[in-house]
Amino acid sequence: MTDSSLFALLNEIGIIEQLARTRFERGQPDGLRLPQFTVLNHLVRLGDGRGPAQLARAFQVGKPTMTHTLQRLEERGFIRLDPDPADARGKRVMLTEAGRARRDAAVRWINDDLAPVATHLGMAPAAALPALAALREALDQARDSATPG
Amino acid sequence: MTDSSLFALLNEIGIIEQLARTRFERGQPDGLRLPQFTVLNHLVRLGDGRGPAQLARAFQVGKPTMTHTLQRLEERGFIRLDPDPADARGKRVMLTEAGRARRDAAVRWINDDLAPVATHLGMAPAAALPALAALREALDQARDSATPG
DNA sequence: TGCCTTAAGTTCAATATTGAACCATCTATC
DNA sequence: GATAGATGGTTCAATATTGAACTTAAGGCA
Repeated sequence: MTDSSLFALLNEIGIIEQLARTRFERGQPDGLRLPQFTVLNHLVRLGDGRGPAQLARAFQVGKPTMTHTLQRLEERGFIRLDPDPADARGKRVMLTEAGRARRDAAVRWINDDLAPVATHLGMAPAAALPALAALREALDQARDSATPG
Repeated sequence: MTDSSLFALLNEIGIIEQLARTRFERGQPDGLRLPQFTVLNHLVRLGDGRGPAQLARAFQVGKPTMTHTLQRLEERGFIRLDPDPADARGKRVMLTEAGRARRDAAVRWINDDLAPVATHLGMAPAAALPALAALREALDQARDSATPG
């Protein structure tokens, strides 16, 4: 066996991610980057009030990277960083109205941009969604147990 | 409608890509990065002899980025950069035996590492593969036509 | 209380990626 | 042939990401 189908799948995923990322970033008029949008989207969908460290873990990203991304979002007025009343070390990432609006606009842009592709592909993406969700969950579970190189 | 299923799919893809990338890079004993592996894999699968600019286009990456990645691969002895006899400006990226061996080892590592996940998921990934290939192709076709922000 | 370990967040140095600018060479058209 | 425009590849400055180290504060336990 040369390639497992899982390897082939990850291959496709890597290419698609790269295509989608550059497409998204080139399309934003204000230079909103994909990590920034991803954080906004996360806050809208899962709620705000969590701290940077928790977000960093959720996105599998270093704490300094999250600090940086949050600074950019705060500069743009899309989030507030409130002190955590329960923990003097901690901060709470709060979505602002502008942040919610910017996220919604980005989602609209994505849907508009993808509309031709979506009609061309039909229901195939919806059919593939459960498999990918299962894969994502499995990889997420397996985070700690990696094969030694 | 808030999220199209295509948007949801890209969401999953982004998370999976991030998980798979860090998992791969943490697992390599010699610090081989994912872009370096991806280029090696490309050379094995599609053949060598192409130039850096062509590779940069294939990976949707800037020419300087490809120059950098190829420099790393050449330092490691995994590729050679020969002059293009047909074009004095050009170079030809040639895979070495060490490069092929390193790629094969990485593929083996991936398959080993993914084996538990693969058995857990069963045939679902294979079933999702055609849909992703179609999506990849559609995005690739649509590269030039982006929605204005 | 006092001490030790752990977690939150930032700073810092090193590396990666990008867009713009640049030189050398090829190609098309006159 | 000559010249204008396009292409291959690199250098450079700016920004992003990372791991290590550091500061501050919680939490556990004697």
